[in-house]
Amino acid sequence: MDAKRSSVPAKLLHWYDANARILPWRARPCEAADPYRVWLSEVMLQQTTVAAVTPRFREWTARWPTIDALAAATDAEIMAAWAGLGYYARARNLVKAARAVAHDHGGRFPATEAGLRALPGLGAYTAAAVAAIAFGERAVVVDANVERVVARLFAIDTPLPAARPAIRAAADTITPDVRAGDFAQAMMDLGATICTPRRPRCLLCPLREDCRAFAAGDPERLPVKAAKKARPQRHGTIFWLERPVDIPSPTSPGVSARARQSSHHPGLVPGSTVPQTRQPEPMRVGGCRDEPGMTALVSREDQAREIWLVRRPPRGLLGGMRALPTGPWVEAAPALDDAPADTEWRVLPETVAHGFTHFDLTLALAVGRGVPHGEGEWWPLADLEAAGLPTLFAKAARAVMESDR
DNA sequence: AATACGTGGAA
DNA sequence: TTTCCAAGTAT
Repeated sequence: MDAKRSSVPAKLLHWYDANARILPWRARPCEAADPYRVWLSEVMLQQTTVAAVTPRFREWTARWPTIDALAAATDAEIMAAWAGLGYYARARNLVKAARAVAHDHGGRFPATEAGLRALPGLGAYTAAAVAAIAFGERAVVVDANVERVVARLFAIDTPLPAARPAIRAAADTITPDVRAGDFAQAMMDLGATICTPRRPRCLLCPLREDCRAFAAGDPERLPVKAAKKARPQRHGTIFWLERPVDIPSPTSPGVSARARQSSHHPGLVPGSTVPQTRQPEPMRVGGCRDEPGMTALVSREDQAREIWLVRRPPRGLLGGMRALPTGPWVEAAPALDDAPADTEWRVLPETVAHGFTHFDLTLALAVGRGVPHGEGEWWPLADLEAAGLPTLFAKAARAVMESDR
């Protein structure tokens, strides 16, 4: 190891001492880190930006300040509190890990990388990060920031993900025995603020002289990534089922499509393939119009309204989350398959588009009143915010309420 | 090894 | 508008 390279951690830690970001989950200098907060922040930050996590972390720790408090919460509370953050397996694993720590480890997190790695939701990165940041263990912490910094520093131009072993080995060579947590966070701060994916600020970089990609003149080229696949388009139907209570209802008859399970319909593209009567006049209700938020769309007349919510299956897409009922999400045009009630469905002219990681979804909105079959719960429309719907369904709810006025 | 798994902000 | 990407994990 030449002298230049061995000085990388010292230079980086020196830079970090002057430039560390102030973040709510970070301990102050010379203050012990709280493993619960470190773990929670690391899980929230998986594939999620600091900007998105910051307010959610504050709310979460105000509500559940300790691992024991979190372990005592119900699944429904925790899943709802995670709503909007995405990658809901994180919340499902969070519950399991919290209860494992509370019940099997006496309320203390395992203090080693290997012990942490055994908890649900802690993979190679998170276990190393918590071990280093919360417990000071020397661990090789490699996230996307570190991958980028190291790929540039060592000019590793093998495409990801094949480059991972080489990157990890290189990261190992610069990881110090002391201040392991600071070093990990310094690498991530450097990646987030200086060694950025595009237009890296090399002139501000404390490692500029050590960086082979900078020397070669094109740091932005690294790391090389494999090409991405196109995302297929899928279609589906969201069912907005209201309880048949005594409130003024639209007089128009709506679309005479009767839903049956496993039946086949020609498709529901509004205004085209479904035999429709004239588009029904939207029901008009009061309420202020200057606020786009969901709550503002709920008028006094809406106070009595309730909609039917279900819970998604415990695994898979949006697994375990409260949701609006939907039919299957398929390549074909939407239909009324799997409707939650046998009633007349009025298909709105609006659709909801939503992009997932691996496919794009366009959803038709079917509105009806009736008696549901299957599991679910009636939820007061005025309190829909508290249901903790994933963004897709929050969008759909907003679209229905805006269409209805 | 490759794929499933969310979302919102920046360029 | 579209594309890229963010403190990844599980299978």
